[in-house]
Amino acid sequence: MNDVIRELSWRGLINQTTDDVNLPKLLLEKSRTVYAGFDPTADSLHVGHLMALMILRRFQKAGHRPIAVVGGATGMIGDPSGKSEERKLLSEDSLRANIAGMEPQLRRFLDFDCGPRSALLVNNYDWMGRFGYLEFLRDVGKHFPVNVMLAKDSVRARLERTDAGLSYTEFSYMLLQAYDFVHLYQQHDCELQVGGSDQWGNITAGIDLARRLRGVQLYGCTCPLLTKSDGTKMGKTESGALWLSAEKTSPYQFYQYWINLDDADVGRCLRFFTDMGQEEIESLLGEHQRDPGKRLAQRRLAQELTQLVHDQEGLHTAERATEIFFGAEINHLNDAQLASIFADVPSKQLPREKLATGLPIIDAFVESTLSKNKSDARRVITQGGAYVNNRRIEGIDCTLGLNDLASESTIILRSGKKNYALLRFV
RNA sequence: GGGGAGUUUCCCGAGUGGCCAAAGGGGUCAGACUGUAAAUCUGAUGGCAAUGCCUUCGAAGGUUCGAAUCCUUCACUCCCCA
Repeated sequence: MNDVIRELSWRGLINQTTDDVNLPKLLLEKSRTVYAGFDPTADSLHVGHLMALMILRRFQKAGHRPIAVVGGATGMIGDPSGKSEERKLLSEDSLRANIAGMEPQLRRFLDFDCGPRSALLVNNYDWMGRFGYLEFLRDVGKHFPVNVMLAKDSVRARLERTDAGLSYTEFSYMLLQAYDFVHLYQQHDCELQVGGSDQWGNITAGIDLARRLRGVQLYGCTCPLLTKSDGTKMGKTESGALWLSAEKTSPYQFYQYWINLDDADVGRCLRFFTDMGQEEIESLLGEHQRDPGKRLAQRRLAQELTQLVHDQEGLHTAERATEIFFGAEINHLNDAQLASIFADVPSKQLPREKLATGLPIIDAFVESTLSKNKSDARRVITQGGAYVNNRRIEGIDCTLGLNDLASESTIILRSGKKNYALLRFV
């Protein structure tokens, strides 16, 4: 049994535990069961879920059994913790679709087939869905003193606001999550719940309920919230969240997010999100310090995480794309390779004759929508910001022909440093 | 209801008869620098068959060789007095 608490703590993954003395002992004694909840608010997990996922993963590696709970029931209610206003309710259909999207992603982080420590994936709708209202009030609600509930941070914060209310529905949320813990204890002997620091109130509610209902002592452990050194939320891009699904955030974009991470955040992220050991991380950071321009730490972080989330193949695609986006001329590629590398890039189909008869470079830029009109295209080209297959264009009179194709049917246009577009000739 | 101020290009804002496709700033785009950051510097920024032509200064008419600029009407915005 590895000392998982010690590992989590040097990695900075522990914000607080409900019992700093007994919890580590318990976890060293024998294999225990631990759970974390995931709200199905979208059809994919995002970077915000990574912390909890990695914690479960480390528990499993240390010899414990992780349970991932998707909140099919709780998701219907909406957790008020950390939310400044009442949440919109999700329909049952979209919840189902969301859960279906999250499942395969969870499987990437946890091992579901390794004997007694195999991870479990459960949906709390399976036990909450059938619960009758009266039954719930009598069996569960009875054990919640309202004054205690009112004292919870998540509730108080909302009540103090004058511009946002808190509905009875959301107020009841913590009862559901508390009951989850009790249920998992009964069914799976689960004794520990982990979550973000904003989950403290919900976790302790579950522990209290278990004591009252079953007379047992359960445990909780929270991790810090994931923020960047500049105070902004980690995993937020201009275009929204950084998703774990390749459809919502391409492996390239995912990889690039980590490559571009601030020096100040990279050490923490290496500890949080990679399986690298303490010494290895220290020496990598030392090396990074000597030549920060090389971005050694960011590069390693991006590699580790992209591989974990998108597999070896996704990492390859991302790295190849990076090479091309920041590198040399493009040629000798085939359509399939280009399609995966330039998955995020707008493309346009044109008849092949256009190219065969010679396509003026200005028209090509307008067609690709890189330039909104011919004057714009002319401007970019004369200023030296226009590239075909990453080769700079000299002169506005240039004409594209069949031998400018980078692959069977595609020409890659670029305006400036990072605006790409594809023209496909079919 | 009476009086006053205003409406300019992506945004703010200058422009009171020709030198106005319209100052300046912001934004945006491009270039240089750089660590794929920030900052900085430089250039560009209505359209086109481009040393020219066409369209644009709230809308429509008018005066004039010539109008963002002067006149008339209309629309909208703001301020003051009732």
